[in-house]
Amino acid sequence: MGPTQEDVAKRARVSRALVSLVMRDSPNVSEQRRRRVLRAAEELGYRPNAFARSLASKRLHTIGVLINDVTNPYFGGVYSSLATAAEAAGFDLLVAPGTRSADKEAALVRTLLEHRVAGLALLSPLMTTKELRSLTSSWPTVLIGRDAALPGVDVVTTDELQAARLVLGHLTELGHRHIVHVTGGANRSARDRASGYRTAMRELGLESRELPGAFSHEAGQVAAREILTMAPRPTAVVAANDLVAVGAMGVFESHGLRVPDDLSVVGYDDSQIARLDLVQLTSVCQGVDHFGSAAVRLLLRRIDDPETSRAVERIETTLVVRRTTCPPRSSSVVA
Amino acid sequence: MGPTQEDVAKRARVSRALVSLVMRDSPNVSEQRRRRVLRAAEELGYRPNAFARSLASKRLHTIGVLINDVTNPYFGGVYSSLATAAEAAGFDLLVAPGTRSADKEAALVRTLLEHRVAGLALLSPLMTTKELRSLTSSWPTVLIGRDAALPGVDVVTTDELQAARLVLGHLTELGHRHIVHVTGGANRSARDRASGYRTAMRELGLESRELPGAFSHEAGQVAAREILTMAPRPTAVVAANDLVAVGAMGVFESHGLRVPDDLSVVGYDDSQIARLDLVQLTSVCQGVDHFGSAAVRLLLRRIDDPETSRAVERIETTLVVRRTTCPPRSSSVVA
DNA sequence: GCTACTGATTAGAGCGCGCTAATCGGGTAC
DNA sequence: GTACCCGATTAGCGCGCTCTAATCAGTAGC
Repeated sequence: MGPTQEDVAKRARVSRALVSLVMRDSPNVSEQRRRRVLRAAEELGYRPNAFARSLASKRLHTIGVLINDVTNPYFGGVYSSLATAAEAAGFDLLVAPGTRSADKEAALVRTLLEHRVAGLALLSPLMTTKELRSLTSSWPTVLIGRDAALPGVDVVTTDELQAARLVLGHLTELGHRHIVHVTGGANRSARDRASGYRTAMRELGLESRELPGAFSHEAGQVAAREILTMAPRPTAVVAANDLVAVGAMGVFESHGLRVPDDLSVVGYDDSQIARLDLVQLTSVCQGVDHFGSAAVRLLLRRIDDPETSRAVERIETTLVVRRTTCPPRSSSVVA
Repeated sequence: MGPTQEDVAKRARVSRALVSLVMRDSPNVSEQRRRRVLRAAEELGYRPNAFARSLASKRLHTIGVLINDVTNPYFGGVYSSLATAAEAAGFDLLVAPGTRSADKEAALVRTLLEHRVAGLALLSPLMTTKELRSLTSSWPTVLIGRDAALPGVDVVTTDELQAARLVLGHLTELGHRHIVHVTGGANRSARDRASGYRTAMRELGLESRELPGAFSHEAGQVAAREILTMAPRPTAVVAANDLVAVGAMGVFESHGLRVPDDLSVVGYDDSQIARLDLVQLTSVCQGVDHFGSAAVRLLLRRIDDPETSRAVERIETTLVVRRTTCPPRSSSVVA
């Protein structure tokens, strides 16, 4: 099983306790001893045992992360920023790979808890708020990409209303009035996004119209066919994410409609797909890079003081305008 | 820190040892006691402490996974299959988030080893073979998506030669003769892919031609511009992956060339992007689903017997023909 | 000389659990 | 009743480490 502090101590002819002090970078160790210990450790190829360490210290250096769907690059981005922030704070990450099924999530979180993670970061969990409450009631938890009114659970999420204002501001400025939203489904994140759309439309004095969907390419296709039957046809589509947007665009084009000339399309995520030369989708950039640092900050705060009041951090978005939006065809811009 | 077996034992009025037996599903526990213990555990909300458990048992249930680039959905797919297989075998995964930089990788692997993982699964590591050797020399390790001739290190990878034969077989059958390859760069995986292309071309009696690239959209664009200057212009392009393919396609189209009519394009990964309605890229599907089970199988074998001889498992690929390949324009199919 | 004090080192008690070996209790055989 | 056995239960050590408290050496002060 590899050498232990005991072995290192023996080789360096010092006590085991001293080895422990050196490993923990204690200041009160003479330079002479420190060097002797480090050399012995080096020679033996000693590696600290993270288990024994956390067992003894009870101060864990691991944050448990639940990812709802690993194959979704959006989560990859969030995770990546989380990893950077966690590393900077001296934490490891233990990841539970989600499978897009709500019931498995509970088991995954349980596994994380068995590893006595210092805190939980849950990326867009699908489980119900009730389950969430029972699982996280006694652990520092931060929700990412999903809101939930749970006491003691911090939240980092996109500012959906601000995002919607950004999108609709852009579209109305171009002259659009008839703008539909293809939703991401019945889950909480999707509902928040739809709600942002609805509010922003109302603020603009426009009538909102939603088509139920999902965060998938297929959902975009289905919704697009629906849109084609609408009369009068909307002049702009706000899709729940890029995948949906691109799915819809495919259908539009195969029906002889040109994007953006006949129909403007906006997505969310500013994903790789949106950036493709072939696509150049106007998309909402959710500032995913800020998610990680915000989440880690909130988590550390709560680990430090579990009783601190609930914080909700809404990350501002930006709109990346590309080539799928332009003024509507037969309509001049109305001031 | 939550209740321990001690607490459960006290509540159930039995010994701590019995609680331990119940938790490990020992057969020699009376049904009566078992129920009493389980009920007490339930009431207290007891969760086993994974650290203490592995400290005591020395049999770890965790596999360490190094992912080279989390934001790449290809790795998401591999990871996902790995997760499924690991779970089926009763293992947890501890993930180290790669950052596409070779020197950080070593530190990440070290972290994994500190967690005394039972084995390592490295997804397309970028580090040199030398580093790889020194890090993995004494731990069960499986390399995924990259080959390396290291004793005691198993490998699961795409069968690049078979894949190249598949692609080139398809293209030559359509009538193509002048087929170039945009590589993924100087890393090992890319070189293996290029090597497969070269060999398969030679087998077909064709002259190979490679353009240096990277696994990115931009690299595809750069290569495409290069291709446009070639005379005679190739009739087909085999890109290192889908991203490269799509990058190239964008440039082709913006130069008035139509895919596939003027130029056939094939990618690798059969990614979400390839499947988009707007893209419909013919692509090599690398059977990523099989990676995980193969890797876990090899790893368990080696954990069981570290001295077992090195195994290299090459996963067969399939070609998903979509709409970016067709017979070359001004050339009839030659028998 | 003795005490007081400072900084370096060590002894030793756990952390929560697994596991071996010892013990217990209640049949069965005679 | 005694001897024996076998399944059920428990005592207690050790995993590799952290951390408090104790010890040790060395210096200063008087």
